[in-house]
Amino acid sequence: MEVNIAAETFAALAQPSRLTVLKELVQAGPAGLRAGVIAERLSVPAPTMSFHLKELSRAGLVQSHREGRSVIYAADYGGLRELIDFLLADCCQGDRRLCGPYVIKESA
Amino acid sequence: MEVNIAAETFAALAQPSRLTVLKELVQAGPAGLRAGVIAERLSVPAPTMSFHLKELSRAGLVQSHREGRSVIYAADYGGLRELIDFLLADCCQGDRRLCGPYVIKESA
DNA sequence: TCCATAATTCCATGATTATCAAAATATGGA
DNA sequence: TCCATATTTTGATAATCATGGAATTATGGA
Repeated sequence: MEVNIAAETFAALAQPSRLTVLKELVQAGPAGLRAGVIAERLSVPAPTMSFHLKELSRAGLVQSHREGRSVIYAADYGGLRELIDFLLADCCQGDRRLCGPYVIKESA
Repeated sequence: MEVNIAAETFAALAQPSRLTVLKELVQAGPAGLRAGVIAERLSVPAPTMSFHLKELSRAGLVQSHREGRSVIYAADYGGLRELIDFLLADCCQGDRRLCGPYVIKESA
């Protein structure tokens, strides 16, 4: 992952509401959550939450699709994986102090 | 790691120069690099780099100490580890799609 | 003490981000 | 078509962040 892209992705996580949303969406699993439910859960006005969801979407951390009158948001596991890979591979270049407890399995 | 703290830490990584510095410091290892060398390597004016190094320091991602006329910056492996732990543990709640290839070893 | 080097702080400027009311858009039913 | 619901876009405002020249602080040597 290129540095500028990684920085943009980190920017998407640099806001408490967005970080909380991502956590909830990972917990919710592939079924995701409706936009309205997300805004209500975090007690954030709909337009504000819409702005944050758009940011997460731009960063490739969540995906969305319409279902009737609702829009369903779900975590984008691929995007999350790429970011974790960046931190582990690019930032921790085999240094045991940093990577020690983690092992990358041969076969995913 | 609490969400607000995590968001602040991600904010420190949400800037290309800072992300690049962190990479170089991890590569440089515990010996670290002099502030002047860092600024020169990235072709960034000293005051600007000083600002970025302060941000990384506030976030607990780098440490510094004076050595004669120079100030040496080095990666803070503990801070980096905490952030990776947050992503793996807090965000990936045992979901195999996300955590599959990574294993947390019993004994660190 | 005086000077050169190394780094930071100060400060002004421009750019980006976060917030949310009001308006607009999209969908499904009556 | 008309209405209610669900969400997004618009637009204005305030707050935060990034940049770098000039001034300041810290250190070591002459």
